[in-house]
Amino acid sequence: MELDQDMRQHLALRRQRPLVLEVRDELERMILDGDIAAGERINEYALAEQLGVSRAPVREAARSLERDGLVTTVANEGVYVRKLSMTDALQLYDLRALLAGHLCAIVAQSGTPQIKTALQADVDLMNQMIAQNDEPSYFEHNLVFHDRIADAAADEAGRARDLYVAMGKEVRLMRRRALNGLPSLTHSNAEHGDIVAAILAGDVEGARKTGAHHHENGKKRLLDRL
Amino acid sequence: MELDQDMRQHLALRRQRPLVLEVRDELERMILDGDIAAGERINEYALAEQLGVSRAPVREAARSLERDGLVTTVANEGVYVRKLSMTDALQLYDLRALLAGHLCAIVAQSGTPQIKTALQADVDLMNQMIAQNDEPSYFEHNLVFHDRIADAAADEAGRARDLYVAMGKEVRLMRRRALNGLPSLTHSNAEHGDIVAAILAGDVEGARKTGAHHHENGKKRLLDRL
DNA sequence: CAACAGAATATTGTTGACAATCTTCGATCC
DNA sequence: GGATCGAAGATTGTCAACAATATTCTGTTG
Repeated sequence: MELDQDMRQHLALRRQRPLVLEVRDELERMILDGDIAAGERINEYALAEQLGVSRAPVREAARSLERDGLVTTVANEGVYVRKLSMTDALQLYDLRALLAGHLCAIVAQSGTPQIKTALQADVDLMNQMIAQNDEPSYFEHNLVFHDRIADAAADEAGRARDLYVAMGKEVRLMRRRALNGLPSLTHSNAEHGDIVAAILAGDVEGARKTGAHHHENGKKRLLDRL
Repeated sequence: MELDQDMRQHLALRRQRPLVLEVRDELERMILDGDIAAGERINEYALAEQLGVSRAPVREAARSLERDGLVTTVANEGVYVRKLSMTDALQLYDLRALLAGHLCAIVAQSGTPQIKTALQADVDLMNQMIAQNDEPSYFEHNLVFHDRIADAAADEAGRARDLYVAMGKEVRLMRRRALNGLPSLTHSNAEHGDIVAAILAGDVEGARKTGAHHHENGKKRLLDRL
């Protein structure tokens, strides 16, 4: 009998996790946390030693991360933590904005009432956080908000969601702390409000537009810093 | 398993290239050509033997292809040629159409005159091919046309171009021959004409719209076949 | 001192072997 | 006959050693 692939994967979760997945997660964390600087070479042997595994899982993990754009490989030389050029970064923001608009449009078209009320609640909550001058909480809940939209669209655009999330990690390679400041937060959450308003109204193209526009702020901040 | 002599020679001549890249290309070809059916499991040992290499490069190649969506891996069980569900396929068409629109918009905004005349020439040439009832040539040049647009946008959206191309391969996993027929070709090339017209006019949003619309035909054909 | 060649070292590329896990298949029991 | 269990085989997971290549060091030469 032939099992469905999804079923196979589900069953696999019970089994012990292969080392390559552990290594992949840890290496990804190291890169995103900046433990290894952008442009720096990753020493297979040293990393394997550090993690207490052999080089084979390390190499496979690197191969996996390569497709996510987190590392680049040079033959006979090694794998490097990817160093985003300015143009790469700007293009990344554009593309991610495009995907975000797509996701917002989908939620506007077929989001459940539960999702919609949750999104409105998110915006309200973030407004409270701004009023209380609680920037860390805002920053954190901002991620929750965007994840909620992405997850809500996952049924109809799973691949787009995955790409959106992966590119969120890629953006972090820039490793430039964006200290927003309160006025910026207010502006940001106003845009969140616009997105939610369009979604609640079922305004597909409006949601696409506001969703994309909101994500272009990162690009603007980057350009301002030039 | 016996290895083809040409294949051995091919691998030997290109030894400066890491084996994983050779294996990756060959495995990708096998999948796209349907040598290995969708949903089928890939036997690491057998494939390694067939290619005259050890299993490590094969495993790395599979890990690489995994991120492209061509294979899926189940722990302790193996890697399978990805089998696209109908919903996956439909979503893929949507997302690829979105990217195509993005690329067309970029060319409309900043394509060089050389590119624009070349695109117009492509459409004219394809019209001739239709008139001559030469469907194979049309099919081939159709790819040239779309590649030209994608490449023209690569400077400003390299990542988007790469994704567009990769998803083109993913779509082929459906492995359903779309026998177009002449009327369909005429219609298809009329849409090409619309895209080029918008690009020549510098109509960014028009190019986005016609570019995306053209790519939704694959989705329509898929739905018609249900 | 700079430039260069070549040895020494470090690192990646590849392999074959062994361990862990899954699948198959037959024996046993009800 | 069908279900269950376990041994045997097949396949993946991991490792350590070796080969190929790149990098660094060092001494020599001009």
